[in-house]
Amino acid sequence: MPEKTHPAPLRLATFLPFRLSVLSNAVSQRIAELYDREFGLSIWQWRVMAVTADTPGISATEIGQRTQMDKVAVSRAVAGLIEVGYLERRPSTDDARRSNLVLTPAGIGIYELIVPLALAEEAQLVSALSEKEQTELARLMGKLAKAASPERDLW
Amino acid sequence: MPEKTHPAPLRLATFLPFRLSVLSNAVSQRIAELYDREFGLSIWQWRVMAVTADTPGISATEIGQRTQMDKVAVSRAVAGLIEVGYLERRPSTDDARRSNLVLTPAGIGIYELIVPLALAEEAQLVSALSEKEQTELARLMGKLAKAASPERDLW
DNA sequence: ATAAGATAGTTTCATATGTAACTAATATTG
DNA sequence: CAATATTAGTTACATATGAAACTATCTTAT
Repeated sequence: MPEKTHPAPLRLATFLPFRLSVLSNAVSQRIAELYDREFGLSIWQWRVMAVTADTPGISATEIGQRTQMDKVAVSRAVAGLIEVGYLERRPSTDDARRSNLVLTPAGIGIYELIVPLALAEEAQLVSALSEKEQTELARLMGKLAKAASPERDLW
Repeated sequence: MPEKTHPAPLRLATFLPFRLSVLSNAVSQRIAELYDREFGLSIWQWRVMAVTADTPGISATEIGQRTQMDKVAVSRAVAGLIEVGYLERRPSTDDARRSNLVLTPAGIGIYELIVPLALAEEAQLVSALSEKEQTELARLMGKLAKAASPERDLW
């Protein structure tokens, strides 16, 4: 009598895309709540501030590349940040379509307030891992990123 | 003359929450497209099918716990799956509030079609890593998950 | 046995998000 | 130096999502 055929098993709990998604959401939610509660910022706005602090005068398109946000999301985040006075749009002299974006003094102030909190949050998270494990995790994630999206550099 | 003070640096590209988010999105998007394109299913619907296949007769609440979906998302995914005939709702005899959910034969058929594709997708992704690295990654992610969300078990 | 509270699940409503269409400006081609 | 194609960024529209309110049922405590 032939055995009943077993379909390939797939346990969600061991399926990498699922695990990644759940882990990422858990982490994101923690810090999103921090940004929002303390500063009224969305994750997207925070990302825009971070790259603008890093590269003053950056364009919306470049922000999109660095943050993996699409241009509509960038446009909205930028508009919101200008609205609350953390970001300033300066017309570009050599290309009238783009603007050079810079943090205002208020924006810099908030940014410098957030950075240590964000780093502390990250530190607490990774404190569960040894130095060596942290390095290894970063390396493995890099490999995965390349495998998942070979076309464009994720980081 | 005092040095100019340097604010703590925060490069998005090395900030774990950001990296996790980008990686997870890249991975999810690949498979979401597969489910949708080939079978017209959302990720949420797929997750519901996966746990229902694993545990026939499961309730919506249990699905939520296993998939980390909130009850509204579960409700909608279930409704959609019933609509296309992949899922069946059976009234529970002992508790009239809940239903026992089971895949229909059509649902099982689709499920068994998807599983090997999903596993192949995962396999391709992790093929960038050695066996040892895969195990290590799973272990490190487990630690992170616990650190990020100590209250409830993520997996 | 009954009132108060808890639970399962759905619906409603307000907001977030992505796609496509659009405007304005620059670059390219003949 | 037009005509055409590209690019930067915004707006409009349609869909997705989450929080809160709601219905129905079950549990608990008196």
